[in-house]
Amino acid sequence: MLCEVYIFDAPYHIDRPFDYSPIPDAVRGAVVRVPFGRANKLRLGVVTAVKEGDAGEGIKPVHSVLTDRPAFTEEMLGLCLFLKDYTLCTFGEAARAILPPGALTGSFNVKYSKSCRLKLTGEEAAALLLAKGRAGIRSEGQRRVISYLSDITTADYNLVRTLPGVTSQHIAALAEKGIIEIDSSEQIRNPYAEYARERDTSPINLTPAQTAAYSTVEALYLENAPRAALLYGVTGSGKTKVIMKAIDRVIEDGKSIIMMVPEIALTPQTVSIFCKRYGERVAVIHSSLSNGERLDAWRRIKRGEVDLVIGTRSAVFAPLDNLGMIVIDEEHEHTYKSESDPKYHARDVAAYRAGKNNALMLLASATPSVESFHKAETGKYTLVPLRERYGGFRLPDAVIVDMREELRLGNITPISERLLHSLEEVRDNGKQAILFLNRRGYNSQISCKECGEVISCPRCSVSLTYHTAGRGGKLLCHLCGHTEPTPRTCPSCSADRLSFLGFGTQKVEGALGEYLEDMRVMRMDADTTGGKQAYDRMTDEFRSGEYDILLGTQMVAKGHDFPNVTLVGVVLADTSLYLSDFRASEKTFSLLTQVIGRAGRASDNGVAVIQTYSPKNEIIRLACTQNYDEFYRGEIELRRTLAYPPFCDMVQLTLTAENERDVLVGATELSETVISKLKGEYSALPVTVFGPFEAQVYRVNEKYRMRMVIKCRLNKESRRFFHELLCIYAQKRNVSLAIDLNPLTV
DNA sequence: AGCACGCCGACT
DNA sequence: GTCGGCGTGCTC
Repeated sequence: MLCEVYIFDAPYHIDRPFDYSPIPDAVRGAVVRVPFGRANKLRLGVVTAVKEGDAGEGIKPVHSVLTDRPAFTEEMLGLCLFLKDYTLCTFGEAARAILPPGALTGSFNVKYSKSCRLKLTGEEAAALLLAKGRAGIRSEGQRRVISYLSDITTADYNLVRTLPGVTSQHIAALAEKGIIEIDSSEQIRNPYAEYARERDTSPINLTPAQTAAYSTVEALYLENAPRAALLYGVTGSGKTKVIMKAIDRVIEDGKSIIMMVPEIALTPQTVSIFCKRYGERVAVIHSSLSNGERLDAWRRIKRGEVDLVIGTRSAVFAPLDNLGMIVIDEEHEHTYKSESDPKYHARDVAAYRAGKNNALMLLASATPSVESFHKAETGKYTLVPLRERYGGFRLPDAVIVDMREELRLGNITPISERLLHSLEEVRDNGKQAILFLNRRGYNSQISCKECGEVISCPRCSVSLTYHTAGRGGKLLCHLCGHTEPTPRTCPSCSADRLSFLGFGTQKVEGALGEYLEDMRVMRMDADTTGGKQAYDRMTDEFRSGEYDILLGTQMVAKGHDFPNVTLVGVVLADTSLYLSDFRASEKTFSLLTQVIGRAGRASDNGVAVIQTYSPKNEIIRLACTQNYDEFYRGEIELRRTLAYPPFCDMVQLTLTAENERDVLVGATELSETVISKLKGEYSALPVTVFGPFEAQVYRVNEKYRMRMVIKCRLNKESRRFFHELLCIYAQKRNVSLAIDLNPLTV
């Protein structure tokens, strides 16, 4: 018999199963150590098959089976191989994506989340004094543990163990003497447990339209076969209620659910509603969990203590048994595509898992991605439309303001007369306003009027943004975070003629303070929200009326109910309109639609003021009336004519090097390789090749990047072509090649 | 990726 | 005469 073993840290070109002679327990899915390479260095891997065969020449035996960590289940193995195949990553990269961090390489035993506790009984207090008073009785390491714990009483085992000069022996010795107690019961940290105490299981009352949508979803679910539905629910149609009803139904059936949201921090209300409804059988997974918390959540799921997993992209891998449904809320959001290897789209992984589990994949959005809507149109997904707004919800009246005209009239501020007037109305009526501008900082560019020099980042090829933080302000790179003081004169020609161009949220904040000094403005962007707590606090403060205007970037557009908001202002609608990306229109439309929808609430007449330099732009006009159907019609025809997704696949090749000459030479070589392969072995592949050209941002973090883009149809054959390219480049020294299949920005 | 083997310059 | 430069090639 022979074991096939995948090594976890294998480079791309050798990532294949290797044969080893088995030892007991080396079964399919077992995590093993195997000798590898000339030096027989022990490496971690997983057994993917046990097969007939003799241990011939050169076959080494498996060294050991790691029994302290869970073996890979059939579904996990399948997912790894699926990811490897479909994103062209290594087995190890796939395994790392589907497991919680540290699970493969870190310690994966119970000690991981053990907690150390110091008991403060009289006896031990005396022992403590002894420890402090008489050196030599205990080792230095033990004294460190005691002094650390004496302040805080209890601490995580791993935290204590990683103190300088402290080993697990020190901790064990103290425990043996009874000075500390090691609480060996696993501490399950569930940061959302508080919600479980305020249970809200009130029945869900659906309108007739919602009932109809729900019935379609339920019927699909009951087919108990791989199914996909697109719940296309316009703003205010109550699609969350339909989703909840569906979740109730699946749970009632004894099955489990994954519900994905774009970003937990931006949807605290959604999360709290679900936690209150389903109590302790919910696990929440998101990016700001600590590794320990993540592992705890993963274990709870694995032990079958969870029916509903709510989380961001990686939640699609949650190890639920008996999966009945996977929901992807706001399915058009770009956060569902991973930017690092494996570069998977959660939608595709969800479709794979739904297929394996005979489950329903339910996509939901008010502005579906063109790809998904096209699949619904052509019958691959079942379209579940929810077009009726309920509860008196009405769309705001939208006004488009021509900013060119404002300039002509001499208004050089970022706030038009019309918007100023609307803000004053809001103030006089005691209401609230949201202002949206997709650009942070104060000025986006500083250039010299004398020599034309634009101040740019020393590490990246983008201009620095002026921020007002600190005295005199500073210049910040939005790509790598580099900062430098603001120069008084041009660093190139020393002329005293620097001009500050383009405005961001900080500048608008300043302008508001000048013209509407009696209105309280809360600015919310990446610079003012340091983490989830700050974000929650700020939205709470705004909702409770402590501020009149919420001014911010994308994050003010998402998932919040602010009942007192009657005005939404888009300070500049053009920022994403003229990107070279073929998805620019789609992005602009969905963002504007979302923002404008924020002013559409029940009782009051909402107003949306859209400022733009392109008042005739079709996309902006359609967003004002929330006319997705017409937007889609136009966009899909454009994509068809120009042969863009969903009518083809796009593949982006990125060549990176520290040395500029290497990247340029490398790009020429890459192009030659691509072309010769396409003329030779792969001449039957229909493709269009673009490039090589410099990446949009040529230099990032002191590395140079060249790109090629290939339009093709992804299938077995074309994947094999890209696989071969990666194998060639995995062996090169000065350059590295990354391949992104269907990237979200091209 | 590692880690070997393998052929050419400045050191005891 | 050797120590060591990193170029190429392999990993069950």
